[in-house]
Amino acid sequence: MMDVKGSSNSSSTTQSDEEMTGDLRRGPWTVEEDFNLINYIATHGEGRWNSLARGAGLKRTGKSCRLRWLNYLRPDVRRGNITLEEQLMILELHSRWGNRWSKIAQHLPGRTDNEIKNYWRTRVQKHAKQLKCDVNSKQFKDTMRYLWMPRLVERIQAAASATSASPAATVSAPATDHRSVSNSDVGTGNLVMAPHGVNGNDFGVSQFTQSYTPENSSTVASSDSFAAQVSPVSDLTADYNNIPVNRNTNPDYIQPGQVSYSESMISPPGFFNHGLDFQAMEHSNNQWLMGSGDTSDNMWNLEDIWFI
DNA sequence: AACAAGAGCAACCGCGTATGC
DNA sequence: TGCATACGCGGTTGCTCTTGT
Repeated sequence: MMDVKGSSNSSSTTQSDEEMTGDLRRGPWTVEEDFNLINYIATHGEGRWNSLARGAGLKRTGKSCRLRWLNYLRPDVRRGNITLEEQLMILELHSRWGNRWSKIAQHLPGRTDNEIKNYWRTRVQKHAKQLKCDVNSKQFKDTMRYLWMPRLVERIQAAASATSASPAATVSAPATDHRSVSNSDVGTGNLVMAPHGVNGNDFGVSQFTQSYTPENSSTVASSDSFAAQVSPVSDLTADYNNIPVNRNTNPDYIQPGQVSYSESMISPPGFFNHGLDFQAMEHSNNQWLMGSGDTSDNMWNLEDIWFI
């Protein structure tokens, strides 16, 4: 990258990628820059980022423009807190694919790989740190699988139950969240997340059924069961939202949220004797167990501790 | 009220891959 | 086929905001 800061020494990323000599801007984008980029893309479309940057009169690299557009300016980018459903999805998909952020992001409409990556690094890794174990360790993965994810499911279901009283209410959704609970599914045991329906970049309906067990989670060795659990997309709901249903034929494709979780989470025999450092959990100022102020992190209560 | 530490997030960097000539 | 260019991904950095002292 031939930017202000330094040179490009990448063999493949040659100077053409970055070589826009002169006074390239770096750092935070200004409102004016954003405006120019949005206007230019609205007129000319995306792609050819270097020429786009020049055409828009931006003193930025094409790379920078692309990143700004994809991560911030795109109209379908969702801002705000990661919802419970999204947390669950991230945990599940990460256990399946690891740090394949963009792949994970494909299943969280409106979320960017950068956002998911940041979420993982700040929230999930924080918990691992509090547990004094590596985020990639079996110990922590099991903790996620047997404690965190079921807890998320419980909370999602609780939210769904709460909304059954007022079906129009959203589920754990920030103000900008377009998700809503379909009336027809409330009270059926399924929590159905309606499509986001943003710019046609939609993934259809996602469902949380009440049949999750750690054993059929993708974190288990034969994790292909995860993909096999994908339920068909509801055309009815698609019609309801008047948006085309994504008919992705990619074998890796998973409808967002289509992970089945059980409300009856029973730990495998001896699991809790495998060295989970619950003392450390309690010791870390109860942040891990009791949450740290952020309700999205508040997974545990005293009953859980005693249960454990 | 002032300062320090930590958390969260936007942006940058380097590299691998895809595409076009 | 080889090279140049463009794109996209994952890792990292550094700025800003929040919280604690």
